[in-house]
Amino acid sequence: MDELTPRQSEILAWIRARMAEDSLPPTRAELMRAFAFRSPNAAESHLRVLARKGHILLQSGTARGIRLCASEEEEIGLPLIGRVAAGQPMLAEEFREGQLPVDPKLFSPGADYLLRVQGMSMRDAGILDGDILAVRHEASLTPHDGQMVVARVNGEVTVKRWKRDGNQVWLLPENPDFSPISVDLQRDSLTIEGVVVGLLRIGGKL
Amino acid sequence: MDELTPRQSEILAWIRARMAEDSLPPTRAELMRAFAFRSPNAAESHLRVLARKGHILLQSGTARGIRLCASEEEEIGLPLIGRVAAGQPMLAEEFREGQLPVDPKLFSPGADYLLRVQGMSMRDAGILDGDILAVRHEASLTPHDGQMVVARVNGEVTVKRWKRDGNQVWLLPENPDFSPISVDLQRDSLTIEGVVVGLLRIGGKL
DNA sequence: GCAATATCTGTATTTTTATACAGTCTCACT
DNA sequence: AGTGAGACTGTATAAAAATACAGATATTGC
Repeated sequence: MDELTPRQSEILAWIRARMAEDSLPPTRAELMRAFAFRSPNAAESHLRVLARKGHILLQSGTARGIRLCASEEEEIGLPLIGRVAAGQPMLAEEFREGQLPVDPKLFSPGADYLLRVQGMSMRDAGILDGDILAVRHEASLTPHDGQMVVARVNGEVTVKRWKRDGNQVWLLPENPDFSPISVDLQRDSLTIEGVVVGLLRIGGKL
Repeated sequence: MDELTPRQSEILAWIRARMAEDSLPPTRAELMRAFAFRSPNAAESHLRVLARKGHILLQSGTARGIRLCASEEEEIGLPLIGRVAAGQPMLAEEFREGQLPVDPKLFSPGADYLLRVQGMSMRDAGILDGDILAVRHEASLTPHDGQMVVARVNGEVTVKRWKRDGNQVWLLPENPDFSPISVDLQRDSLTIEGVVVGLLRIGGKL
């Protein structure tokens, strides 16, 4: 599975989209029209490269004989992240508890990963120990006040409600037994690992 | 969507199987080979009939331009049931809020439908107003004590924790502001509409 | 009995598609 | 400076596929 050039990725992405949309692989001519090539051979050679690099399979001599390779079709659902060690990146392979067949689009802005909740600090928001949160990771966005976030303070990952006041950020629990975490953006390191967009509870204590 | 003859069903079934297997609709010639027709026109006319009867759609002038009609493609996910009127059957069309793309097997014994929660009677079990429950409907099974059930008492649908003692059944809320419901199996009508196997919270108050 | 429909055979004829061959131009290596 | 890959243009052509036309039987419902 070799690396693709940007152009090749673009073309592969379009083929995927097309196939998802109307469940019929494109012809060379259709690819040509989509990318405004003036020659069907432009499409042909791109397909050849994608096939050589192992991203698609071409059935020779059959109309629309393009199929995505197995490894391209799979990876359905979202990764479920368990206990994350302090300072380690969130999506590192070793924290992955598994992969759940959940449609990312089920959660309205779209979810990027699932996170297993530890502890009862958000109990009064209806989030219990062992629950699974759907999290949207958006590098750019700053959370709004009142939004529930997955934050990392000095290496430690925590789920709390966000409240900001200048350089002062409060990470608020929803359980009177826990105390708010005060973060000074100038003193402490704070990373937003995502915004909570959904909750899932399966098995266990229902 | 007219009725099909046995032969037509056979052919439609084969087309479905083919498409599921290698995600590429068949050509007339392939159909011909599969059924040992000696003329491509046998395939052509069958396709015409299937199209006329509304089971497939033929895109004219395109190779392999066969697609299954929407209703032929599967009903993926589970139905989401909203406010159920007293005495009416649970899965009646008019209470359906929609269909969510949720894998029934995500919830371990398998879910049959989704139910929108109304009210806060199960708040302390982490189930809030507006949450969606995944419910397993098992006609035969009697719930175990402590299991969370969707029950119908004298026509009214409610979600509570189950506790039985002979002919006396208690439907227990998980919120001190609510009172347990006492059901006498000899006096009252009680139907189990299912056992809660999962919880989903999307959008709204997170 | 007769028309309509279902299920085919047999033969053609276009269209679509796949795909070969011959180039051009750019850019990254070495 | 030369080589090779990437990204195409332009032109052909053979194979694959759709589809029209002209029948042949058999069954079924009036």
